[in-house]
Amino acid sequence: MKVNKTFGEADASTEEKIKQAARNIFHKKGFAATRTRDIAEEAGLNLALLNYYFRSKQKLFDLIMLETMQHFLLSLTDIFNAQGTSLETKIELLVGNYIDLLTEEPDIPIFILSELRNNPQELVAKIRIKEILMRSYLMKQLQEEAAAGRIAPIHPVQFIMNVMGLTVFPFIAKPIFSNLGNLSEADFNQMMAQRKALIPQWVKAILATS
Amino acid sequence: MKVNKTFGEADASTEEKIKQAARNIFHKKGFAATRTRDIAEEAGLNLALLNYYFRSKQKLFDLIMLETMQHFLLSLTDIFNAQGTSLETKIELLVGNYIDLLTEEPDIPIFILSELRNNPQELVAKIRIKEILMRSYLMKQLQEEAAAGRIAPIHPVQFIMNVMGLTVFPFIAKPIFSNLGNLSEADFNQMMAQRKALIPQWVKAILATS
DNA sequence: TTATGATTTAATCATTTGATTTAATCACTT
DNA sequence: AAGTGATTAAATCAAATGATTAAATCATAA
Repeated sequence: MKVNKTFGEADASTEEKIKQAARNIFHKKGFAATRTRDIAEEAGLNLALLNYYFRSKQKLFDLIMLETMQHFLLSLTDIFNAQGTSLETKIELLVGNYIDLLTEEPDIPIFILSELRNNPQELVAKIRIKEILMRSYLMKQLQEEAAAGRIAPIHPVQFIMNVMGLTVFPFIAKPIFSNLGNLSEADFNQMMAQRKALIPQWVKAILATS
Repeated sequence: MKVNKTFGEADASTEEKIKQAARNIFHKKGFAATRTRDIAEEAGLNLALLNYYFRSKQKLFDLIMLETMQHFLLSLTDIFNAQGTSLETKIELLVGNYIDLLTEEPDIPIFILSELRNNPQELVAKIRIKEILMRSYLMKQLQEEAAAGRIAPIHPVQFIMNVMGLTVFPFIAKPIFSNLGNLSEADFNQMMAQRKALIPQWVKAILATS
């Protein structure tokens, strides 16, 4: 009944196998549509063991959700607060990083955002996204560039909406766009790769708008 | 056992009450997380009656989903195919219409897109979105403007990704952005109202990118 | 080998939930 | 008032599903 795993000794991979399976299925189908039996099967092990390790579906889900959100925000933190890079460079890094990440794991955004509607405030608050983003060095740069007249003044939230919308939305609506353009998986990914160069130019053009 | 409703006579509003309740809850929680008992309660009537009218949860859901997608695409069709309006005007109308619609019903995009991952192809094909969008007059205008050198050439799908991303994504990630900017419901809506004017300018700037 | 913890197997519970049934009741028309 | 269809109430089914249990088996270290 005790869950004292002996890390590094007997088996650290069972817990990890469960988590990977849970991540896969939760990401694809969401909490409500996921059955613990499916997770156990995907992990290639027993349903009893899953509950032995994680107590309940909800606890396992909470863990996966937290890790996923942190994973998704990790790249942000460093880029946003780098002091040696220009605004332009930050945008390039940001877009490039996210498109790389989402090409690998395209289900993350829709997973996070669709689960978010259940407990909107709680989860958003937990990851302290406001502190990370709004007080970042990038926000300061945005103000400075506007004050210096090098870009048009823009509300920080409007700016983030634009960058994230241009970058993330294609992955969220991937089945629609794939159908629209008769795109294979490879076609879609190639188009996203092109956006890595295009979006920074577009954002630059947006920021130049008088 | 027969479902012969006498439209316009006895009561056409019961079926409609069920559909409205179903729409509300399905939109908010998705198929898997919605219980038919909740729909019945929200509609203020009996669970038995719900099944009497719509046979099953799945059939009711399919109906709501179809109507929702049509509702969401309805505005598109006319705007995209108008022959008397410029590309610029079409973008203004498109963005304005969608922001108005989504301000009223902000749950629609995440609802459609999160359910879409279950049967991606089937549903997308059913609404014939490819025909509506890709063969529209707007697409033709996009080509012509590019050929005439008045805008930079752009892949039609990239263009739609941009317009939709800028317009729809803020509603999908509404809880995050609201938290980011300490936005009340009214604040958020006001910011979206501002985007009605801003996005067309931004898209114009994007299309001017060399 | 033996002891110990990890894992499996199989059975079982309890609850939820979609769906159905039957009899009663209501609203409205004739 | 009688009749008709719509609606309710309450009970119930059956299946799915999260969770637990107990005994057997496996793997590994001492």
